[in-house]
Amino acid sequence: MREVAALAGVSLKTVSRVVNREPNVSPSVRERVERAAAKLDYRHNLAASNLRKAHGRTGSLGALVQDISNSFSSSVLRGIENAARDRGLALVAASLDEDADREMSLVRDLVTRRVDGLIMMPSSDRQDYLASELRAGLPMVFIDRPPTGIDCDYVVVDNVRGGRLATEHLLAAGHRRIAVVADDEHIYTAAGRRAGFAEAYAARGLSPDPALIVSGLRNEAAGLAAVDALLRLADPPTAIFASRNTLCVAAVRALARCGLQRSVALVGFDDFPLADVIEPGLTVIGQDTSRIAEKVAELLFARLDGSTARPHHVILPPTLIVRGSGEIPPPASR
Amino acid sequence: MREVAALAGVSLKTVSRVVNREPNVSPSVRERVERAAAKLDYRHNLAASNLRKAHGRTGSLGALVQDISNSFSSSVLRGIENAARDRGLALVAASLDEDADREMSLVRDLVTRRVDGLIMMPSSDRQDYLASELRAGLPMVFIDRPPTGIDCDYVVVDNVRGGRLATEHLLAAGHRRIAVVADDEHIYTAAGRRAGFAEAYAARGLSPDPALIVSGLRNEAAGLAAVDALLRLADPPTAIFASRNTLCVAAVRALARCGLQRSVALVGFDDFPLADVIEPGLTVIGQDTSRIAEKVAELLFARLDGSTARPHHVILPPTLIVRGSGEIPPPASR
DNA sequence: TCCCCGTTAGACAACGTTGTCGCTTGGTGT
DNA sequence: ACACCAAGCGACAACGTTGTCTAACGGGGA
Repeated sequence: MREVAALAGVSLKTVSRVVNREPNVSPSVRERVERAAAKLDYRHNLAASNLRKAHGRTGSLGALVQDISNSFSSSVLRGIENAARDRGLALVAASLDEDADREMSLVRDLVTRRVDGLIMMPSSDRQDYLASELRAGLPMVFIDRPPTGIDCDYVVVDNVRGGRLATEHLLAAGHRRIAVVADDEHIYTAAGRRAGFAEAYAARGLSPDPALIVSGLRNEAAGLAAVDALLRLADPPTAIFASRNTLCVAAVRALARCGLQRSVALVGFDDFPLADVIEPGLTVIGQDTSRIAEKVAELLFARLDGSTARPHHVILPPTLIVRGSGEIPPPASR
Repeated sequence: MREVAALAGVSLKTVSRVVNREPNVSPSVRERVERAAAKLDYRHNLAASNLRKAHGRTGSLGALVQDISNSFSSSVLRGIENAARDRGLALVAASLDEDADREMSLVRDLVTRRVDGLIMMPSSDRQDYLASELRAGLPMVFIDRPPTGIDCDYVVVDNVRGGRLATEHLLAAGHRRIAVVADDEHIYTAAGRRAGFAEAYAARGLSPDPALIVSGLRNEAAGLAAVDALLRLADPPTAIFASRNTLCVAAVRALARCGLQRSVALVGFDDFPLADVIEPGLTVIGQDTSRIAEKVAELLFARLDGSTARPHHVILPPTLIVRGSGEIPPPASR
């Protein structure tokens, strides 16, 4: 900037005025400065600019999702990107992979980078460590799982209701031996979906067979093994509720491997691309990712605009998407 | 920092020393400073720090992909994230959506933010506008499509070979009426794949029916309509080569809608999750996204470390992944 | 006792900007 | 001819840090 000023024969401040399109610069000076800037390949430095003026605002948002390459994460991320773009905010994105340490170190890094707001699908059990940032006024919205240990905005889906919806759907079709394949029970979403499953049984005065409930499945491979084992039981399940997208894929694979994809009913949680083209089409409990992203952006932007209202807790309803796999009847009624 | 210094009864510089773990600070002073920092919720400001010391380095990378929510984009992005994390670099990510204006404005923004390096799947026809950044030493690696108008590092897949591979596979099975559904011909990848298609025909001394070649398909809906129309021809294709992942999905949907998924062969370009579980399994030309990301990171990091070697052009071989849909024979030979 | 030296800490300027204020210029009204 | 005013531009300090240089201190050797 100093060099541009020298070349244009003006002061630093005048270059700044031109760069920021401030008024009170004569057209001739403006043009001289612009020519000098072009000749010298001058590029405005946003970091320095923000340091001086925006009282520390950087025009960037931190977004911590479970896994950028997972379709749920990346859909939500994309929705947030769209909203952020309308506001001229850049997105610093990273994956957490259910790793609490990674969450803490990434948050620390983002805070140090002075992101204007934080969006996170948490991995850790408690987020007390964020209390000071919250007090300091860092806008913060949680997705998919509510915070524990602090109170801040969040947007989640009604997992209990989703689990109940899935289970009721299968019970209504006559299934009585419904298996559940789920992630670690200490994960909020997994616990909720499982609770919904139990509720649905209870509502009919029935009780599920505990032997058919498998949790602690951290990845697709574990899910595959679990479903395989279930299908080999002496009295195997007639239906499966897969409580997360990768586990649902695992179930699809396991069923196909045994040639049972048309005999055992399957309902998944989380919709994903191609769920409608596999055969039979996958019946799932869908989460509206674009609505989630929209809500998250709405809450975050309100905070950015200075809202100090008490935290909003948005709980979106999941929907049952019927496509075929969930409508396979139990053998007895065939 | 000033407040921390005051509370600890030391100078600014000493706080800086403690924060940066510099030597020559007595344990007692160190502890006093740390306590003061904790009490005041002090957070180091990376932007200011970098402004002063790193000669402008921000410890961040810009990554512009076609669409964060697309499986190809997000897989590559995830690979780059992993590599960036090992180096302590943050990733600023955004989607281009085949929009040249958006590309230019996002690049401008990233430059202004002083990212240390730029990774991009370009949308524009020419990237001359980046010449000055390149001269200025901004490390830059292109993915998926090589740059035009400038010469810099890039990592692409051999699209011609991929197109030929797909087509040869179908020709070898006896198909002679192979349709192509493709994106705009001016897109590098689309053109290459189409050229590979033509090459395969030529190698056998055959020539394709131009009526079966449809390009300019920008999205899934367009692909769906195109495949529908192809199937309704008086003399319809016996096989389809879908030259991009969303078009392949479109083809799958269109075929399923007509109940032809087991009669018309299909080979896609780009692998994606679930391609193996649909029926019949999708035969595709696969790109190794993690290898792409690895290579990109390798090239970019070499530049970050000061390499001024002339640009590397990495062309990775695609592979044919046989799963069933591409092995459906033409009606005549059945 | 004195001097030297290593350790520890502070003063000051600088990184690339912009907010504030003040100065010069030239035109307007009387 | 004079006061007055707005437009146009520059000097200076500040944003939150850190590199450089220097000063104070205390301990050990002669």
